[in-house]
Amino acid sequence: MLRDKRAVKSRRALIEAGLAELPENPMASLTEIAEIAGIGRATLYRHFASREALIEEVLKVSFEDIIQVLTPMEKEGLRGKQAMMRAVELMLPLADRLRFLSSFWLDGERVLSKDPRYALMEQETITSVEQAKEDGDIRKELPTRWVMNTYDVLLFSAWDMIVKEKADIGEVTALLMTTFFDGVGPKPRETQE
Amino acid sequence: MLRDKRAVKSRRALIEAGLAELPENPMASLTEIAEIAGIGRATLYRHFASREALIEEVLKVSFEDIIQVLTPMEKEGLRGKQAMMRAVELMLPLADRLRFLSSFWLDGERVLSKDPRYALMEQETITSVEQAKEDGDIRKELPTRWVMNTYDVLLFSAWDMIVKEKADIGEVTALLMTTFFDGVGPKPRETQE
DNA sequence: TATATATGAGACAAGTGCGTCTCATAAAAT
DNA sequence: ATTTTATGAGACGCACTTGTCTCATATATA
Repeated sequence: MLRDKRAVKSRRALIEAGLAELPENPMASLTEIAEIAGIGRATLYRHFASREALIEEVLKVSFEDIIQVLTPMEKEGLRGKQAMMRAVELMLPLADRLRFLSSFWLDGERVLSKDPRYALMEQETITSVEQAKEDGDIRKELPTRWVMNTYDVLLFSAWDMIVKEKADIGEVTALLMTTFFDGVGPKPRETQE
Repeated sequence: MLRDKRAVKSRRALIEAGLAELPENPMASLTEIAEIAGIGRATLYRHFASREALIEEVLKVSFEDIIQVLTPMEKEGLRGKQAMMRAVELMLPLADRLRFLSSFWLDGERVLSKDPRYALMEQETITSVEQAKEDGDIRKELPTRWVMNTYDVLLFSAWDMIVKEKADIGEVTALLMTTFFDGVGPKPRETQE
C-alpha cells in the first residue's frame, strides 16, 4: 500500500488535514477531516484505524520533521546560546508542526510530557540552557524549568506572529532572540551571534 | 432561581467544572462536566440551555473576574511598566481563568479576538505598552503586537509554573518581570519597582 | 409549620460520530 | 494489455451525546 502513488498521496493529505484542523477545532469529526483532505471517509479508515491512530501519526510526523531539521546541527558543534539560536532558526519554518504539538500543552492526558520523543527534545534544550548558564549567557539564578518554558512559549508566540500577522520569519527570529536574551527593556546587549 | 441557595451553588459548581475540565479536555461531554460538578445532568440543562451557553457563561465569568481584579488599579494611577507589573501581580492568582481564556488561543472560530471584552483588555495592554515605550522602559523598535504577544505568553508560562511545579506566585511574578524586561541574559537591570 | 422550588434519577427520541463492510470504478503496477 | 489495488460512495449497526420531559424527594423560603 505504501508503494502505490495514490496511497502515499492520500496518506499525506490526511495527515496535513489533521495537522491544520485539529489544533483549531479539537472536536472535528473524522468526516470533517476527510472532507478537508478531499478524501473519502472510508479511505481514511483504510489508513488509520481510529481517531487516536490518526492523531498519533500526526504527532509522529511532527516530531520526525522537527528532529530531522535539527539533527544536521550536531555537525555544527554549537553549544549554549548559539545552539538555541540556531535551533529557533531551523524550527520556525515548521511552525505548523510546532503548533500541533503545542495544542497538547493543556491536554489533561499529558500526551506531550508522556512522550519519549518530547522528552528527548526537552533534554537537548536543557543541555543548551545549562551550557548557556555556564557560558554566562543565561543567569544562573533563573530556574532551568522557567527558562525552558519561556523558550517554548516564545517559540509559540513567534509562530503566532508568522501566521496571523504574516510576519517575516527572519525578522521574527531576530525579535525572539533579543526578547529572550535581552528582554523588551532598553539598551539591548549584542544579540546577533 | 437565582435567589435560592441551592441554585447559586449548583450554578457555581457547574461553571467551576467547566473552567477546570474544558481546557484539559475540549471534547468533554456535558454528562462528564455534570459529574465533575457533582450535579445531575438535568440540572445542568436547567441552568444552561446548551453546551454553547455553558461555555459562553464560563467565558463571561472569566472575563468579569479578571476585569474585577484589575479595575481597582485605576485608582492607583499607574502607567507603563508599573501598570503592567501590577496587572501581572493581580492576575496571576486567577490563573485558572487565564488558562480557560488561553485555551481559545488556537480556536478556529476566533472566539477571543471577536470578543469585545477581550478587545477591551487588549486595548488597556496596548496603552500600557505604548506608555512604557514613551517612558523608555520598552524599546520603541519592538512592534507593539510582538511585545503584547510576549506579555500574554509569559503570563501563560507563569500560570504553567504555578500549576505544574506548584511554584510560589510571588516568586513567579518576579521571574516573569525580570524575564520580560531584562531577558534571561546576564546583568539584570533593576526590575523591582 | 406550610408552601414553593431546585434537585436527582431516569425515560425518551432525534441526531451524530464511529467503525466495518460491499461494490463498482479508476488508477496504478507488471 | 492485463492484473492488481487504492479509492469513493454508500449502507449498516452500535454507542454516545443532546435536549426535553416527568415524578418523587429534599431543601429553602415564607
